Amino acid sequence: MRKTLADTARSLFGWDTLLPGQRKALTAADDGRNLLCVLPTGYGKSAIYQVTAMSRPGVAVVISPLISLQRDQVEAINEALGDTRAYVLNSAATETEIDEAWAAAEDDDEERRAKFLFLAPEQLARDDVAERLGPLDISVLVIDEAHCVSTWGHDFRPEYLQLGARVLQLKRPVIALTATASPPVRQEIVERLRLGGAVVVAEGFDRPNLHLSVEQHESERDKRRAVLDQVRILDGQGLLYTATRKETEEYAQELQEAGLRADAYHSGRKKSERNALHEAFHRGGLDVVVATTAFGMGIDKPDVRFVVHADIPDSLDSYYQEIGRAGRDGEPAVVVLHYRPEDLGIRRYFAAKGVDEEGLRALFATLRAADEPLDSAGIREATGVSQRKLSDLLNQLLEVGAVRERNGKFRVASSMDVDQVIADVVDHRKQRQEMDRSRVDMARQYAEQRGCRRKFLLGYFGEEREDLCGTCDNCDAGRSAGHDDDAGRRPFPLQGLVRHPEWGEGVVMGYESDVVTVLFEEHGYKSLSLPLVEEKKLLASLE
DNA sequence: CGGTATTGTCCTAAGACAATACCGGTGCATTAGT
Repeated sequence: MRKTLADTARSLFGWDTLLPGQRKALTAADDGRNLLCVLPTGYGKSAIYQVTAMSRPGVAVVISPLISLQRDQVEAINEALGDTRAYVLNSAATETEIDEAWAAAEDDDEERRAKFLFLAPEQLARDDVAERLGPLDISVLVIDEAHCVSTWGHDFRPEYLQLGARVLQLKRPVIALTATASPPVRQEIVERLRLGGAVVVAEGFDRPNLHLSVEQHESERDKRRAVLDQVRILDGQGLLYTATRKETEEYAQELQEAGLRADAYHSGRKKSERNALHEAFHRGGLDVVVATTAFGMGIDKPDVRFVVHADIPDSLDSYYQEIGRAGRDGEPAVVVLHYRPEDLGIRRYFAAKGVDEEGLRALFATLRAADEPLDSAGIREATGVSQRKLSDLLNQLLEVGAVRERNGKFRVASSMDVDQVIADVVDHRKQRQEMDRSRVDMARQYAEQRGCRRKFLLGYFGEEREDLCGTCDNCDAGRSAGHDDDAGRRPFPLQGLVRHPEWGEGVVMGYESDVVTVLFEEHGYKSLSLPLVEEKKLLASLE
C-alpha cells in the first residue's frame, strides 16, 4: 500500500489496518483504474472514494441518487475535514449555494478548491453542467449506489443510463460503489457505465447473524394476522416492508392499536413527515417502520433487530438489500418473509412497461430531419418534450442502435427504417420484461426453497458455499441436509458458459436438487430439470 | 396479476353472489400559483 493512501486513511478515518477489500480497492483506484466495489454497508465504502479523492489534487465529482443523501454526506465530509470543501449541485440548493459550489470547484487555489462536488445523474445529464465540468481538474468520478444504473435506468430515472456517455466524455477514472449487485448486475454496471478494464471488488455477502425464514400462507387474512402477531412479539426495533402504500398505512395503524410505536413510510408522505420518521427511528423513538421500497438508502442504524416482509420483493437483489439493513452491529437479527404465491402478481405487473410508439416516431423523425447531430437542448427545442421523457426515448433508440451519441450529440444511424426501429424497441422491451419476470421467479424460488436458504441466496450472488448455514428455518427443521444430498451431480461448472437451442447462451448460476438454474443473456433466469437436460441434451458446455 | 370496491342480478323481497372497474413503487427537476 502506498504511503500517502495509508496515511490519508489513518488521519481521515482512523484506519490503522485495512480490510483486504479496502486495500485492493484503494490500490486499484490509486493506479487510476476503473473500479466497481460491491461491499456491504459498514465496510467503509465511502471511505474508499474519500481517501482516493483526498490523496490527489482536483475535485471528486460524486453522483448520488438522493438529494437528502447528498446533503448528509457533504455535512459529514465538511465536519471531518473541519473545513468547507464539499458542495452540492441540485434543485434543492439555492442559487447562491450553486454559485458558491461552482466558484469553489473552479478556484485556482488548490488549498481552497472544492474537493467534492455532489450531484444527481439528472444534473450530469444536463449539457450546461457537463460543459462546465469539462475543463475542471477532476480527480475521480464517483458513482454511489451504482446498482441504480440497472434498477432505475431503464425506466424510472433514465438519466442513469446516460452516465456512461459522460464517463467517456470526462475521461476520468471511475469508482462505482454499491452494497448489492448479483453477477449479472455487476456486469451491467460495468457495461453501461463504460468502465473499461474495471477492477471488481466484491466481498462479504454472507451475514451470518441474520436468521432467515419464510412463512407461507393460504389467504390474505391469515397472512395479515401472522405478520401482525409476529411484529408484535419481536424484540427491538425493526422494519416491516409491504408492496403498496396503502398496506403500510393499514399495518401501521393496526400495530399502533396493538400498542406499538409504529409509523408508515412511503413516498406519498410529506418530506417533513419522512424526515421526522427517519429521525425518530434513528434515535430509537419507533418500534417499527412499515414501509414500501422508499425506505432504505442511507439508513445505517446498526441495531435493527428484525426485517419482516409482508409481501415478496421483485427480486433477490431487492430482498438482499432490504434484509441487509438488519443486524449491522453483528448481533443476531430476525429476517422473515411472509409469502403467498398471489403476491407475485403485483411484482409481475410492475415489471411490465409499455412503449411510447408515437414519441419514438416523433423523436426519430426529428433526428433524421436534422442537418447535423443535435444535443438534447436542441432536440427539446424541436420536439417540445421534457428532459425526462427525452432521456427515456433516447435510451430506447440508443439501445437498439437506431441513434448514435457522440460528445452529447445525437444522430440517426444510417439507413434505419422507422417501423423496423419500433419493432426492435418493442422487442427489446419484451426481453427486458422477460428478464425482470425471471428475477421475480428467482425470488419465488427462494420463498419455495426447501434446502438451505442462505446457500441459495449466496449462490444467487455468485458465492458458492458447501456447508449448510444452520441459521435458517430449513436448517432448523433438518430439511436442508436431505434436500441438498444429491447436490453432487453438476455436469456444468458454476459460472460456466452454456448454450441452449432456444434461449441461446447463458451462465450456470446454481444447482439445487436436480434442477440447474441458468441465466440467459436475453431471456433471464431459467430453471431446468437436470434429467431432462441430460436426456434431451438441452445444454452444451461452451467452456 | 390479483385484491378490493362498486355495480348488477336474481325477482316476492332482501341479501347473497357474480360480474366489472380500478388500482398498484422507487425521485429527480420544474412550474404554476399562493
